[in-house]
Amino acid sequence: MRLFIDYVFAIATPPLIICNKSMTTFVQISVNIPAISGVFDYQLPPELEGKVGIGTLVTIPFNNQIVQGVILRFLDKPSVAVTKSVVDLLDPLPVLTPAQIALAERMAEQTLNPLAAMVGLILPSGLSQQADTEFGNRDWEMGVGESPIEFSKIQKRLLSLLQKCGSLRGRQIDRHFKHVDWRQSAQALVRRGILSSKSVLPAPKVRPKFIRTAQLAVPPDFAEESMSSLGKTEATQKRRAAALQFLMREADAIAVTWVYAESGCNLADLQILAEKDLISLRETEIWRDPVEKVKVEEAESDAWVLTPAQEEAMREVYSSFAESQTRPILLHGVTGSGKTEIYIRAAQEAIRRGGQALILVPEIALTPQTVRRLLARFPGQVGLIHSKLSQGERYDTWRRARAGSLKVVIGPRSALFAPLPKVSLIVLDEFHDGSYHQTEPPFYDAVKAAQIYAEINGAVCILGSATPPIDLMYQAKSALTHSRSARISLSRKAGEGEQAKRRGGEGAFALVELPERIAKRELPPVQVVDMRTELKSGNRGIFSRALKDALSQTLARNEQVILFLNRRGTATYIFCRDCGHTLKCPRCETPLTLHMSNPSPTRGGGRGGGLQCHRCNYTRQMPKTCPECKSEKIRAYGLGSERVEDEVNVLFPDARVLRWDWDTTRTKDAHELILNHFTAHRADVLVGTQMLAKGLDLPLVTLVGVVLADVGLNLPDPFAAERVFQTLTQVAGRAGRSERGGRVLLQSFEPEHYVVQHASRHDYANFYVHELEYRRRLGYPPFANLVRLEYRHRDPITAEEETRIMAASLEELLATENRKETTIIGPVPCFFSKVDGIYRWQIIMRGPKPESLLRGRELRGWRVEVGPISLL
DNA sequence: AGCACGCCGACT
DNA sequence: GTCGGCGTGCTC
Repeated sequence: MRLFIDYVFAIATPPLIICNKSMTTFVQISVNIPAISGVFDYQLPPELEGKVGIGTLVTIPFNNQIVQGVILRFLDKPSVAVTKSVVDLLDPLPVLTPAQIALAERMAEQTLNPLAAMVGLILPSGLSQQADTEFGNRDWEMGVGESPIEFSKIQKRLLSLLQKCGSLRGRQIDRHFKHVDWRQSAQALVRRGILSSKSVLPAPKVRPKFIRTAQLAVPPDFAEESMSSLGKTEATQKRRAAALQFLMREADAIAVTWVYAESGCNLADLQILAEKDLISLRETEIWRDPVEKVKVEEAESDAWVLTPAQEEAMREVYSSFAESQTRPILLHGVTGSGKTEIYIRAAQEAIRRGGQALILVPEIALTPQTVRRLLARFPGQVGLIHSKLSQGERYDTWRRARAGSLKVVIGPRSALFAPLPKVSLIVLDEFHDGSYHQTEPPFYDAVKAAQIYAEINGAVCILGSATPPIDLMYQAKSALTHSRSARISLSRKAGEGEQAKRRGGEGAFALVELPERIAKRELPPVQVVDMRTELKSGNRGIFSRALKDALSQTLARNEQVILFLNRRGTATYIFCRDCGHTLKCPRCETPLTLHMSNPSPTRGGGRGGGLQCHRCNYTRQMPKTCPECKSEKIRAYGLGSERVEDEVNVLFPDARVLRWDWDTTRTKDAHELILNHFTAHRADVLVGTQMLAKGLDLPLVTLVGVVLADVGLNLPDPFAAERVFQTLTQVAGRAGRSERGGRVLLQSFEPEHYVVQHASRHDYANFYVHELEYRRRLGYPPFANLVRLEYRHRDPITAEEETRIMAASLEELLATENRKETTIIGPVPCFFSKVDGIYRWQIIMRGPKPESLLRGRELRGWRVEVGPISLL
């Protein structure tokens, strides 16, 4: 019956056909629901005609809900016969620039993410809101217990929650139901008429901030005349006179809170004065500016003398500005070679040309010196973005960028999306850093995105690092060897050149080297300590005798020490304490990992001590003796920074030790606190992990000890060696940054390993050669491109099965398309195969263009990462 | 993401 | 014979 009525209704009211003779305007909209791929066409109601443009944020009906959307373009003709109408405008100004829309589109294409997800990345949080469902109790009379109908556990919890709190939005209920799928239970209750549900769209959380100001509105002598007749009682007269006198002394509009504080008056008094037209009260918009809180040091002189290498770099930068379409500049400069000065001068040039500069840094580098230097050189023109900003500060920084009142924006990878009207320069400092990759969906790489964005804007792009990623260096070097012919072909056959560029700019880099430190400072000498001989001579501690000696000498001289440990989660690997041999998979050269309980249900789990290859699923038992030297001292190894801290405390009870890692920096401002503490020399030893390797300038540090250089080297990941080399090189660069000089001790169980060897000589060039050869041999980037597909499921069998099905279907597709160059690696359990009770399986696709196989394919439930930086 | 439609197993 | 599981597909 119900169905029949609906049917009749549908017939009786046919869809409204919009006749187009009144020139209805149609727009293409990206719907602000991250999972939605594709775009949708709407019509513009007459009242919004002329008020909306490209990039404006609107509300639209979508299905049976109201959601946000961004207008991408105007259309002559919608792609569907029936269009719904835009509801409202949320911000009179565009929230996306045309360049940002182009960026979102190209990123969506490149990363295989939905366009809406990319737009969601660019929209400022706070302004961007997703639709939600609000649930309410329909039947207040009936208690949960006395209900005649059976309820499930979840439903009972849900009902009592709603009874207690009234109506709640889905997002709020989520907080009460951690890891519980309550939505289906709620839906069932809605169907039974027990709960009500309606779709709601929260209003933007952020608003411009206004403060009330007061200003004298008459000449001071006139105010003086009126002074006597301001109030009836003596007290009011006195307050109002004081307020007026204060305002007579101040020429500009003053925040009323100041007037209150100075005169003891209140808003009512000021309103009386305003009524008498003696003063004017106004609402003034203010910017919440995080930069105000940063203490800026004395501005350095612009007249720094550049080294010849820096001069050469600047010549490349200037000539890039002169060209209309430029190649990104790969700035390879050792630590302390003065890269920041290049960034600053490039930014000055960008500003001189009427544009703005985006300067991206790894998050951690936002605390100290680099930022202060930039703030000092561009006073009042810098916008700062970091994770500790309040939503209001973030929003205001975003709006100042949009208004063009900021010339330089500094921040982490997300700062790339600051809506600057004319981006002329994009700098990525330490661009090898992993923080430029977003490692959760939507996956994207800010290094890649920056290149695309620079191309869109015709901006100069500088990628700076002491340890550039192998694949980009390879592209830059091949561009160097082919640059002559490339330029000729570019000018002769512009069409083809353009196509080559579009494909991702292969080889299109300008390489600039800064091989020496400024001020003639040498890179610190690095001593490699063989920990195997330490063990043989009976030292089972974590510090070698050499490091202990160096520590006590340095502490005796009242200088500072950094102890670094590249500890990564479950960084266990199997190696022999006698010969240093590491157990590796016979099929793919990746190190084996110890698993107490094997997560794979198809393998014989249970008997503890199984070794597994996370690449090909090869398994074997833990051997009793070393296969290489038959020693019995073959062990799994793991070590944490807490141990290091304890050990220092035991050995040097008088030394003041600080630990800096993710555990000790949970709280707000912890980074800054610990750093300030250390730079003020209120601690002698700083023990820390990765973050020590990021661009810090600690002049009093004369000794850097790497407790175990091998950690992370033996992870089952083709990028492991590169990551360790980068980290070791960066850490070594922390020593000897002042006239006091410095030294580095590198403890290792594999001192002959090429990573340890090259890092100990600060030898990027030979590491590059070696690593490139390794990549060539095993077919990893830059000689192939990768896509990582991950499937997660609570049930281990489902996770495995789903992954097998996908792998099989991809194999089949490869066979039918006869793509012999592309291979599928897996399915295998991920390195972290079970996290939070969820099982993870993955497939790696490897080939010239593996992502093309997935384009347009339904990937529901899959986490797809194009160009992963780690296969763990 | 929601939500509807649609096709197979456990109940009145 | 129906209720309800969640697989598949659509939203301008």
